[in-house]
Amino acid sequence: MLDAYDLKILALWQQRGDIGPVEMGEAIHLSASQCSRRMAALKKAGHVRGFHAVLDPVAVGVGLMAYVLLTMKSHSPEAADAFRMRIMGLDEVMECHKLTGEADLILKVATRDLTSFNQLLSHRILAAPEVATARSSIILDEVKSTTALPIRV
Amino acid sequence: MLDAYDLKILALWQQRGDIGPVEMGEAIHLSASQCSRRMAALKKAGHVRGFHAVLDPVAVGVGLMAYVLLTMKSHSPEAADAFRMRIMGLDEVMECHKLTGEADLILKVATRDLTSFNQLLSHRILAAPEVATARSSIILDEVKSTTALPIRV
DNA sequence: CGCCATCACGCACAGTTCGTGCATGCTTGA
DNA sequence: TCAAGCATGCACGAACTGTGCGTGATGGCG
Repeated sequence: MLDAYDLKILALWQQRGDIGPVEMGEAIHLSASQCSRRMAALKKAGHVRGFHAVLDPVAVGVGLMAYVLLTMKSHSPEAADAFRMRIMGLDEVMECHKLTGEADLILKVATRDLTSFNQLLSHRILAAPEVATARSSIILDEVKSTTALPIRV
Repeated sequence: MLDAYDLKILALWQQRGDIGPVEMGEAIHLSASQCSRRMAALKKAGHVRGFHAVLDPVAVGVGLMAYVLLTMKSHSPEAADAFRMRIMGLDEVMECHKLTGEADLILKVATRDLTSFNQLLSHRILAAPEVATARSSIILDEVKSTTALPIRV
């Protein structure tokens, strides 16, 4: 069971994934050695999936991001697995979630430009035998973007 | 201009935001001191927006995530700014993007359960004077989820 | 009520990492 | 051909990290 210190560590780690036990200790008023133990335990318990650098898209040549809503031809587990494998092999697809409602899946994709977005959509996504329809929306502006889950501490 | 070493660092940092110069040097075949310099330079240049721990939602009491598509009553900059401020103050809203197409905005939200999702939707989002309509889809399954942008190295 | 066991804590310390000064080699331009 | 600039690795000092150990608090049991 996570106590108040654990939640504080996790909350701060979501914002600052790069701090170590010394700085964490200063922030939550615990010694560095105790923070080191708790941080290791939280990792070991699987409460942290991973630590990631979040980049400026422009820096790595990403000029367009979009959402793509898909409906699928079949809802069989085999078709789902086949599509999942396909998606896992496409670096341009950052996220893929199965949804309730009209669309079956929602993808979040990142490409260099409209040309490569069109190529991804036409030759990889719509070309997949599992896909019935695709409806895409280009991201015009990022109002908010965080990986931080709400934590009550 | 980013060279091959820089791109390798960024690519690995997206996967492993927690490694230091020693480990990075082993991975990309450069000395730890040179990696330290390059990593610091990449941060200073703003190519890295931040480092974040990505948590297991269950660990912090998040049991439901959903997308919410919004249409807005007005498209004035004032209304946009007002809504942006509102969204910034809601920890449950992880992402908010302005889109082309039928919907004006797409939100990605995280809540404890359906009850608190309903409360967020009814009392915070739909209650905002800027919002015309909202259409939500619960996430049933996460097929893929990464913050890593595609990088050609 | 007292005792014992367990757990969380901070201190001390050894090992490792990190960041920087310096020397060297390579490349480019004049 | 020479000089300047840049990238590199080595050496080293400072800081960090992780672990052993002792201590105190808490809870349960007799």
